[in-house]
Amino acid sequence: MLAFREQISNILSTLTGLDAAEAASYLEIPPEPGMGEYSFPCYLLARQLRKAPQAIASELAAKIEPDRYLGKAISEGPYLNFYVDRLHLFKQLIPEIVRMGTAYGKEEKRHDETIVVDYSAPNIAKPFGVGHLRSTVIGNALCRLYIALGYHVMGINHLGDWGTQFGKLIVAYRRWGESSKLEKDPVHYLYQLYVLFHREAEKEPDLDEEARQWFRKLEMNDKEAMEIWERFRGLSLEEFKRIYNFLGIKFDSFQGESFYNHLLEDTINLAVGKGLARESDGALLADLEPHGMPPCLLRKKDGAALYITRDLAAAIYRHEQYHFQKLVYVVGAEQTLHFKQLFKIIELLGYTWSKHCVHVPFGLIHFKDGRMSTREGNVIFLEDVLNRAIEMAHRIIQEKNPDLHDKEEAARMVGLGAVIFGDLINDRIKDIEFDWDKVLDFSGETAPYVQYAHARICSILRKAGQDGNAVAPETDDSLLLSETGFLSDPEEEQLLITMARFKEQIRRSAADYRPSHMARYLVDLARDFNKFYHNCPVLNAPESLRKNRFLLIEGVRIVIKNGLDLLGIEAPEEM
RNA sequence: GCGCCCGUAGCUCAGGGGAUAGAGCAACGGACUUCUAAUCCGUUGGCCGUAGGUUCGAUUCCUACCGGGCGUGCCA
Repeated sequence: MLAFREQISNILSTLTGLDAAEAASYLEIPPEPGMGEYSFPCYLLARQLRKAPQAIASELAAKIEPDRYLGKAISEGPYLNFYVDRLHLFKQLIPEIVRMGTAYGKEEKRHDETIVVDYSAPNIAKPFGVGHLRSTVIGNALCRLYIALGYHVMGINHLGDWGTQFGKLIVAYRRWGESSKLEKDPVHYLYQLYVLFHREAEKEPDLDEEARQWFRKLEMNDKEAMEIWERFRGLSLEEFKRIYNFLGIKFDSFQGESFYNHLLEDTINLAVGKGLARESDGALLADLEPHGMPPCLLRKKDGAALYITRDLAAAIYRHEQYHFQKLVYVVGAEQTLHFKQLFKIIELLGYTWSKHCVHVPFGLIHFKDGRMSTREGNVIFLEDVLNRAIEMAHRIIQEKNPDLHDKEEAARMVGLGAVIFGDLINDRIKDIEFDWDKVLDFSGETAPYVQYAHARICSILRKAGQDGNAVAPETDDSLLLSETGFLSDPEEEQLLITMARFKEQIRRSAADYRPSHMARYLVDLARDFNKFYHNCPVLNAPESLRKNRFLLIEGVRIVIKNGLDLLGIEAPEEM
């Protein structure tokens, strides 16, 4: 379909004198299925040609010769609508999909350009709450999309493994901690200590000062402080890795905030050397007011570096290491100003690659009655959400498909898929209200809906393989030659057209940093399949139709599977 | 106060400056002796926050206002 789009652009270019790329940018997808696959609005040329758009449309239509790929181009009012030749599309697309299989959608040639994606970044020693899900799944999806587009990707987990919270934890642990409890369930236990600390600090304000001192000791490489910190970090990281593993997410690097400690001094000196920083009240600050932003602190008056200093050091380090084409930060929208400041400072330091840095923001997850707060102990653990979703999936399978041999495996894929998909389907910038009923609802625009379509296709293909009269598509190359009775129903046509838009959706999702496009697309494709399923029998179809329908749904199966894979979701063959 | 983001059906949300603004959920009615009913079909449901502006054309872009969220020098 991308080739079709290109062909149309070229035709329009020769006919109108527009640049092909410009013509392509004007192409749109008509609102209704029966109106062609691409549309060119002729208003654009009306002024220049001093003619009514309707007239332009019909004149252009008359000049266009249909060919193998382009079925027809006809004017409909002020629009020039292009219809792809169904048979040609089918013959060209389906073999490609079936041949490529799981690789379909991936760019065949890879390029050397690297994209660094900074995502997830949970705070060590704090629980992995649902709030951390967003960065994790959006970042993971972006990584997968970039890989599909042929980029070399570095997924970095910029762990929150340094900062004043460790001072607090050390104080809490030294006062109230028990080693055995820590070993048993480190993340939950550290979380309890963290909440306890804040509760006690309300009554005893000296605790905060004590925490600051312990953090200072940590910064001075104090032996005891370092030992406790390393223990907390190691134990927590182990837990986090277990969760990532469960989610099927792999990082290329776990270099967190602490990794940049040795670079902070140089980074600050660099800023000072460039005249970017000045002293103020004992602290060091970068004055960004000339650039329309509030100033930002690079160093506290006690000498400790701040978040932005660390991010600055990290960005420079990453550029030296990876020579990235793009550096993407998948971080909450509340940090928009931080990244605007960071990128401006990078630019002011003279690094032209500052324009390759992108902040991909997303909205907050909150409760009906307020925001989640680790300090107040007001969080929902991601693992609890995942487990409950999986339990729910298991219960439904038990009820609907009691004979399924591996219910656990299917329930795992469906439950995880539902949670991930639920986060990805809407525009990331919007806040999400956490609602158990919604998380556990597996009908409508959800992963189970898409997965169900996939399982149904697998079921048909499985039965086809068992039945001597039916032929599974991958076993017979001559099938394509069957052209009689080809795509007799509108549901088949629609399914083919939607399937053909897959690659376009990959590009759009990556270009907009919005995996939601892909998620929506998969719902559309699953919906088209379900309509087809209800109207067009496959196994019991007339001989002339059956083979093409096998091929059609095999294509859909692969596209759904690969599409879900781009979102980090698995597709069970039975559910 | 200032800055950024959001505002579309009862609820949750799609909507690539263009054709009659669409889904899901909920409600109601229908379809399982037929490839898995986690499905499908139908009905009900809209001053696209308000007022201006740009444009041949604005839910979409701009401005102001209203409402909500977030941020705004020693957390991250």
